[in-house]
Amino acid sequence: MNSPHFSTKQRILDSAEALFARHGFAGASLRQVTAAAKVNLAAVNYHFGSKENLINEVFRRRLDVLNSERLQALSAALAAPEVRLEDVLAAFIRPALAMAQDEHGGAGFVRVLARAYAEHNTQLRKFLHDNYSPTLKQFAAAFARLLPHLDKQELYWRLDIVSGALTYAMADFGLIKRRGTTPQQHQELAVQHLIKFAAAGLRAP
Amino acid sequence: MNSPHFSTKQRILDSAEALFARHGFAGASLRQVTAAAKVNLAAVNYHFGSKENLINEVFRRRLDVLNSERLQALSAALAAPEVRLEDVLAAFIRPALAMAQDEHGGAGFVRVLARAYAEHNTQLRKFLHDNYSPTLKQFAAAFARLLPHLDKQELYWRLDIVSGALTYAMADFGLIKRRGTTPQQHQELAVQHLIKFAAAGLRAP
DNA sequence: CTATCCTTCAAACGCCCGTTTGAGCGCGCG
DNA sequence: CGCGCGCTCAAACGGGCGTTTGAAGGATAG
Repeated sequence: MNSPHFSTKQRILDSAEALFARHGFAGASLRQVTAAAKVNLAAVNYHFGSKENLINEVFRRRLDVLNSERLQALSAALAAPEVRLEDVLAAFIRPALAMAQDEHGGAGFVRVLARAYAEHNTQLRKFLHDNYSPTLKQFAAAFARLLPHLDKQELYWRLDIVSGALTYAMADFGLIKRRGTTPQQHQELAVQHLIKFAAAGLRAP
Repeated sequence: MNSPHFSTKQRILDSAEALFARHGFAGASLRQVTAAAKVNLAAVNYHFGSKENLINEVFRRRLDVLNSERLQALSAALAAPEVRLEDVLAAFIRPALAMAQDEHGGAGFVRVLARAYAEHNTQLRKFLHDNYSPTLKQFAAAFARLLPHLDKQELYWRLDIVSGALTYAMADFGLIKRRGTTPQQHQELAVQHLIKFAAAGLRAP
């Protein structure tokens, strides 16, 4: 990571993501970030203007990718001859967990995301809402068609629960010990268990 | 809150909990904490020794209460003539959500808890594990008896998912808009939806 | 009343923070 | 060629940080 042939901006973003994940936005200093990125301290303010702006860029870089991967997977699921609930759930869950396990810092980003939720930072929440809401709406519409027995309120409650379990799994908060499994195997197990559990929960009368 | 007839220690704990929730452990300074608590700056180091120790005490104060409430509710559920899955789930879920909505700062504590999870602070995670694990084991045993079709691995995966959804609900991360409902009504709805969803997910083949 | 102990206080300690500055560098365009 | 521009650099700025100090307060026990 941070090998010298990457640009200064990218090295800063990578280091910032990792250090924000480990120590929080306030806990990770620009001096730590620039030292890890092997760039000059002033480079942050030169390229990003401020620490606050750097934080926003750390988010933006990842969220665009996640949204497009999810929507692409959703399209594929909806294009199948028979639309299965499990496939729509997979379109929602798998890209998120894949990013969480991604070798290039994705794991760190997810913790940054969880941390952003934990802070009640209004501006950041609005940013996240603005970026997630359209995607969530498309999924909600697909789920609504597959689960006609649920009214809108009921559906949103259940999708909220699914999001919660997913977020928790992404951040690897869980207590499950992964003995003798690779991270990839662990991720695939998490995907399968989440889909099975969520499908049953969503189908409940 | 922080009315002058409470002790200095208690006022510091209350203010620290609220400010840690809002700004993080690193983001909330002892000067902010002591100003909010209307005590002298040096009182923190006098009563708690260090900021690190103050953080630990913020946790300890709440976790003991939560654990005992959960175990008491579990005992009651297991003492009933017919042990129902939904009742055991309620014993796990309701005390947690009740604390999250508790008027005296509990909401803040839950965000502190979520934040502690987001940080991969090894020492803090160990502390939380040591304090939660015995309770979780008792619940796992109860669930195992009610769900004989699940092997141990499968059960732990599913309880992990339930914990995730519950944590998310506790921190009020959700996107559900609470129009025209009191926090108490919202909490009761969350409890009911979580129980229904989790029961279906746990019973899935 | 005095002595003791617990608590509070203002002030100061050295340290690290985010940001700014202005000089220096090197590449590519006119 | 040489000039300009994008970028990097070391250094410094004021300010907030966690912690320590030693004196002052105030209740209680002898």
